[in-house]
Amino acid sequence: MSADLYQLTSNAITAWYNSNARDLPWRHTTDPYLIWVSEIILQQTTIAQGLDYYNRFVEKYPNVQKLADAPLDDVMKLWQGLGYYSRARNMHAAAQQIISEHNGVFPDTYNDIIKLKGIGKYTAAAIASFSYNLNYPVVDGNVIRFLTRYFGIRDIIELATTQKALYNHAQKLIDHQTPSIWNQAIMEFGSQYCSYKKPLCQNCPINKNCVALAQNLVDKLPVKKTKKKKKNRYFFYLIIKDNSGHVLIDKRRQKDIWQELYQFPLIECNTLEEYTFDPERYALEGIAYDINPSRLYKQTLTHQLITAQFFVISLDKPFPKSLEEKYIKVPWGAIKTYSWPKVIDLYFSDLSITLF
DNA sequence: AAAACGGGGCC
DNA sequence: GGCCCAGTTTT
Repeated sequence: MSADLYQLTSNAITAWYNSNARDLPWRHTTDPYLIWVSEIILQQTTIAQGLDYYNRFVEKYPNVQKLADAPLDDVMKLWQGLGYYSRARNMHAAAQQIISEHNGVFPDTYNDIIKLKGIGKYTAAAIASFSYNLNYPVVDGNVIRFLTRYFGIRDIIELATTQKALYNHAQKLIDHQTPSIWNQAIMEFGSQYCSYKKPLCQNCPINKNCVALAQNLVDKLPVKKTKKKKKNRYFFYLIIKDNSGHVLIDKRRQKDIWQELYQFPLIECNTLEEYTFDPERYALEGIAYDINPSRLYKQTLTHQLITAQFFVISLDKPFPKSLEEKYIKVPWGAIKTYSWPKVIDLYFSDLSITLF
């Protein structure tokens, strides 16, 4: 591949971008904080899904200091429903890192930026280029799709050697352009033109140099390694209510899905049939209560298939002391202020339909 | 190098 | 039901 072709290619994409870029809020700023927020939210997330979250986030936390000062619970609540919750935890930690290690000023070099929690190679390059016009190529899903097709790369993209080749191409392309513009242009082009489904090859401004198009490989690239099977998990939630409108909740702290989100006292089983309610375990032996089970709820995660069921257990007296010590006692009316996994929030939606 | 980590949208 | 999406961290 000649240097001329890299230049020709990048010129064509930049020209296309200049008249076809979508108007997105984070394209109106070079504030590294705002760029950072948008990049984290958009990791593994479509713009359609992330846009409202971005607007709410920067409204509530307009700068590093505000985010660093916020209780983590509040940040998690704002993130509720978006998924990959480590992003929120890491952002909160990184904000405090910026306060303590950089006097509250967002770092302005790639090597300092990439040291922040939750920022890897892609996001560091994005912030460094968008905010400071530094010459670091972004290589995200869009760019990988374009590069593998355009240059006809058939190797499995996760391999280190393939990654190196992709970065080499990306670097040669960015070298001919303004990094802050180019990095957005190449991603936008990959997303709008060289899309996963139904790419617009016929109208593509650089289709005569595309290896995949010439060799009829467009729908075969990029090549990814095969994925693992989903694991089944069965969650049985106990919604234990006392005689004064309180309920017991719990925070997920273990290394598992939904860390830092709330839940009800949980019994996890390996099968649906395995579940039994043991009153002794909850010190409810000899206490009057009734149990009201919900329907089954299902939620699909990338590597897991969750089946959940809720049991409302109404007591005719206060909670036993041992339960109050083990869990968090909150008024039922306050549950919406906590952050919940999707499947529990869905259950709340059904309750509202039933009750109101 | 592989596995884990969410949720929504598309076909 | 499988794959994708402005990836990073942990194992």
